[in-house]
Amino acid sequence: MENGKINIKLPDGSLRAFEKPISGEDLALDIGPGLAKAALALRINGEMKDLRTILEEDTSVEIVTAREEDDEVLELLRHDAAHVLAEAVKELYPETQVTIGPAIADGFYYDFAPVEPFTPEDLEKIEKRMHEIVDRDEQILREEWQRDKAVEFFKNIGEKYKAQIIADIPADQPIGIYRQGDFQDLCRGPHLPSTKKLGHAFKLMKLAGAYWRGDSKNEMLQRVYGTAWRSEKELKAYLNRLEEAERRDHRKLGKEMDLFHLQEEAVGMVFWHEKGWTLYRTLERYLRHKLEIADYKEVKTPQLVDRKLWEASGHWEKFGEHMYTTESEERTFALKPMNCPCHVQIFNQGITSYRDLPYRMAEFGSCHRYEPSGALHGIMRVRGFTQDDAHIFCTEEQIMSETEIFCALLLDVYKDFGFTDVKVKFSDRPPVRAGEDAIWDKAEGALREAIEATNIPYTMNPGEGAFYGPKLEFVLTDAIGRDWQCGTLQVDFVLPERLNANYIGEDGAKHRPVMLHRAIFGSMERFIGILIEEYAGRFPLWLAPEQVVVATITDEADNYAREVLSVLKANGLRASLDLRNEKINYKVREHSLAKVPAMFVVGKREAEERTISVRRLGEKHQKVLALDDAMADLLEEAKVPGQ
RNA sequence: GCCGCCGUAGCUCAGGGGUAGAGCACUCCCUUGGUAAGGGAGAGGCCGGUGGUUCAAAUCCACCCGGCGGCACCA
Repeated sequence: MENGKINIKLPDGSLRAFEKPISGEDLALDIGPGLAKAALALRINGEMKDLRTILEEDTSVEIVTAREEDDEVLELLRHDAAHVLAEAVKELYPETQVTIGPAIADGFYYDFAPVEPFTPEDLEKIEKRMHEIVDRDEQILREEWQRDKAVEFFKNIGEKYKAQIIADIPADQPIGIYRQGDFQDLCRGPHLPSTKKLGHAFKLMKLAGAYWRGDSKNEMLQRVYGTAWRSEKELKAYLNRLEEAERRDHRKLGKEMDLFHLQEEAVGMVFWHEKGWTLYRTLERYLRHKLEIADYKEVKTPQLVDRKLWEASGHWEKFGEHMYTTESEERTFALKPMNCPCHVQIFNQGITSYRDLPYRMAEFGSCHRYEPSGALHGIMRVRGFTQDDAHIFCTEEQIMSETEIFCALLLDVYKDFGFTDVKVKFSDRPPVRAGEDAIWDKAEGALREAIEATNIPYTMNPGEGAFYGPKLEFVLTDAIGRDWQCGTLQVDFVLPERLNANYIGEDGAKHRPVMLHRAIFGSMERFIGILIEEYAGRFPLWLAPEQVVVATITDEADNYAREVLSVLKANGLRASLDLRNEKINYKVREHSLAKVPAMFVVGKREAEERTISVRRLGEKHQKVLALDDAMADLLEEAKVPGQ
């Protein structure tokens, strides 16, 4: 390397030499004025940096522009949007304290401690000011401060929260401070070179409360959510996506399709209507069949159980506040919030030999939990629900193979509903837990080894395990992008100990079984909610509560229609008759809106020829088929997966 | 549970101190029409609940209940 020279390698492989040092800005300018104008940041050896970064050594550099599809660019824009938001708030409401403002999926937020809470009208004002700040084209400059100086500075300008955040950083670490206009914020960066580069493809979305440092013991801050994109077009597409998601909302569709309802007199409990219950039973029947094949034994346990059992299991101590109780015969009973202690009771009644293990005990267990009011959400998070629960009693040696068998079963089931990219999270020991650390080491080790053996990709979810053991969570996403834990597998060495479960081993001695708690749907209610949103109410034929409507064009076809209906029913299809004195247009519209997958339209012609005009949901045209053929097609399609 | 917003007919929503409104659905009548709304008439309300202010409250205020969006929680 020559003295005073620096070689920069560009993504196309070309090398450029400069007098050193050179800033990224000048590098971009040297390549071309167009690029310099579009430049947002640098990627030095693959790492995102400020555009103004001074290059001192030979390296490879990429100029990052908004044209890039990479998510990193979006993160950069969104992070800047958060800073512009904070600047706008400080200008409009100088007494407001700022805290943190990260980029998140689809947007960003910033948490403020305002003197007066913001109103929706304030949000409009703030957004308007943000656009002005962008137009001002303020330079965004990075400085490095010494920590104590930074703490002092933010204390002096009345930013207590900021000072606290900085005070928690080690003293010897330099503090990155970004300055734009009169606003400065602690930040690791990188950031855009100026506010103008943010562009105008952003929008403030909603106000919400959020606890300082995510702890409900702390004061509540006010969070402003926004979204930001590379272009107006992307922003519009996102807003359209949200509207589309709203149309899929299971609460809306549940009402429209007459599946279920919720009401004040039974908060968090579902009133299943005939159609919703038909769907429910279809799912239950499907899963029961799968479980039978997988050698599960189905049981049923009591709803009301003496608190003594919950005390013994440890649930009373941890969740007593969230259990519904009732008094009778001078005893306190709890509506069961889960099934495991009851299953151990059955185990203890006589499953005594190692020859019985693994023993897979299943129950569609109706459970009640007094969930915090703010947690309730449609039928996804309720107070009365049914788990497709099972407990596998096994030996330590069997954990691995049982985990593999279960994961295969779960993925097989999920595949039948089109869920192929399931998020898997590994949640390890929580801060408050039952059982010795040695047991946790064993349980976590066994589960980790088992999940590794399945080759299913997973992410760590530290500290989020159940109080009695680590768990795998199988997470599905609803229409709005919210994650819901559905399937789960939990390794438990604690409960068998507490409830004194034993079996006699090959050696003739007493041993403690391990319990694997597992569910595939998680809760019937939640899974149905997810399915409604996944299919936008247009269920595949095998799931649709109403599979076929036979609709007449004229009452001259009534008798034939009745005959068709009886054939459909005789073949086990869920069908109904529409003989109303309405035009066929009207009937087609109504049953289409009700999302009935198939309509058998019959008029005079069909009655004479013994045919069916088949109209499928979502299709403009219909097919005229012989009754037998129409029936055969439908029966083929209505087959339950795996049966 | 916490912060903010909301609650009017079965549903979707307008109104906003002085006799409660629309569309759809519902009931009845006419219409027998060939693939996404044929026409007419009728019925339907403790304006979430309780208290207060007022000559007068669906409307303003307070509290409660419920819903929505987040946060916290999720055995």
